[in-house]
Amino acid sequence: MALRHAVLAALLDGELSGYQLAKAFDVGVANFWYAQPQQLYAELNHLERAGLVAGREVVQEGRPNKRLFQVTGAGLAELETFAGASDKPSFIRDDLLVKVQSADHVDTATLITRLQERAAFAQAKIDLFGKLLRALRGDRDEEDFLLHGERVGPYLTCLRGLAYEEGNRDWCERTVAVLTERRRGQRSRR
Amino acid sequence: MALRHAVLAALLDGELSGYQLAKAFDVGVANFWYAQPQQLYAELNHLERAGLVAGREVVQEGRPNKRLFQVTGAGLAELETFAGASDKPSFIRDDLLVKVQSADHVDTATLITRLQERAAFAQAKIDLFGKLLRALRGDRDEEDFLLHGERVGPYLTCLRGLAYEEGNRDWCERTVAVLTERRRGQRSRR
DNA sequence: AGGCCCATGTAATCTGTTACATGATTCC
DNA sequence: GGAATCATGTAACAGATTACATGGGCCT
Repeated sequence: MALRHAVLAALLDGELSGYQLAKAFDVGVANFWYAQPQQLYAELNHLERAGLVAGREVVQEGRPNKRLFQVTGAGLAELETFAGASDKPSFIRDDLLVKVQSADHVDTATLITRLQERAAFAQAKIDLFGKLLRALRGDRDEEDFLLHGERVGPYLTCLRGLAYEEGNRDWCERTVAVLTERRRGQRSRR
Repeated sequence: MALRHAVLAALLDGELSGYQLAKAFDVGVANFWYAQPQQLYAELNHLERAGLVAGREVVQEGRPNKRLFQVTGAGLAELETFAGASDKPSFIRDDLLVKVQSADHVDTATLITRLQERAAFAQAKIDLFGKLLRALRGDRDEEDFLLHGERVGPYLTCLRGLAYEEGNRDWCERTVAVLTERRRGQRSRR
């Protein structure tokens, strides 16, 4: 039931349409939650019926009309309650780690390819998050922004996303190095 | 459909019962996947029917009988195929990050409590993973074990789990420091 | 006496994914 | 002419969580 709260948290920065939310969940917001457009459209209608967000139709020319949503007072109260509840620990569920777990029983050449793909993906996100952080803090430096900026929530979650992807990249590179070295060892021993 | 592969990967280290698997998925294995006992019992039966694992009943005295499962040749082949497929990127879905995202609209005192709880949880896992890694590598040092040990898959995934929890702990502590400092600033300005 | 460990499941429900559907506008 | 963007959904299916069920042994 945390998707509803993720949507509310994402709408704190201003009105968004379902479409815009979906875009946000693909970049910045993906730091703390991930969801597909279909889920978001459904959840927005759900939240509206529950009175936690309010939608208003915006008529557009030359493109489809859209509905912009903002968090209501009840929505804010709901977030407050949510923040008070103890949270379930977040667990890793990652295809790539399953593959590395079986590294000793599976062809390592293909594994190395997967790891390099993931490292490249992680690096792309690192670059993106770096840009996002710079945009959020403007011309201040990080320390100053964290202590005196008005909206630090998104900055703090983006920092976690950045560290997470740096961890991914470093681990992938280390693992590639280990598996490559082991292959060399095996070849020379034959 | 990756739970099946996670179970296969977990069984590579030897025969396990559903109950033992569930324990493993709560500690070490939780580095690469997480699942509840109910899911595991169901998946084991499923895998057995598909011929990817073979179970044998072990009669016990003084406690219920159990069924031990091991990976079959077909199971190994399935893992090999899985390793070859490209994997979907793993996304973060974390209650705590949702809460921090709304930090500017929510009571930060309770948030700080949540962050401290999470930091303590992360530290406990760090300690556990440290022990696990030492047990896996025996009296060798890490570099030596990674290059010449026989089974490095579990070691490598445990390293990722360790780094992940260190990242959690460090970020939680940093975030607590920032939020605490901001509260001090707000008080003195009133 | 109460609670935890071993050991395995079923059933109902909730969440999330995949496939399908529509249709105008803008960019290459 | 074809692809991408804007904009919103429905329907079917797969995966995960929660609640419930059973029962002996061991520890305090």
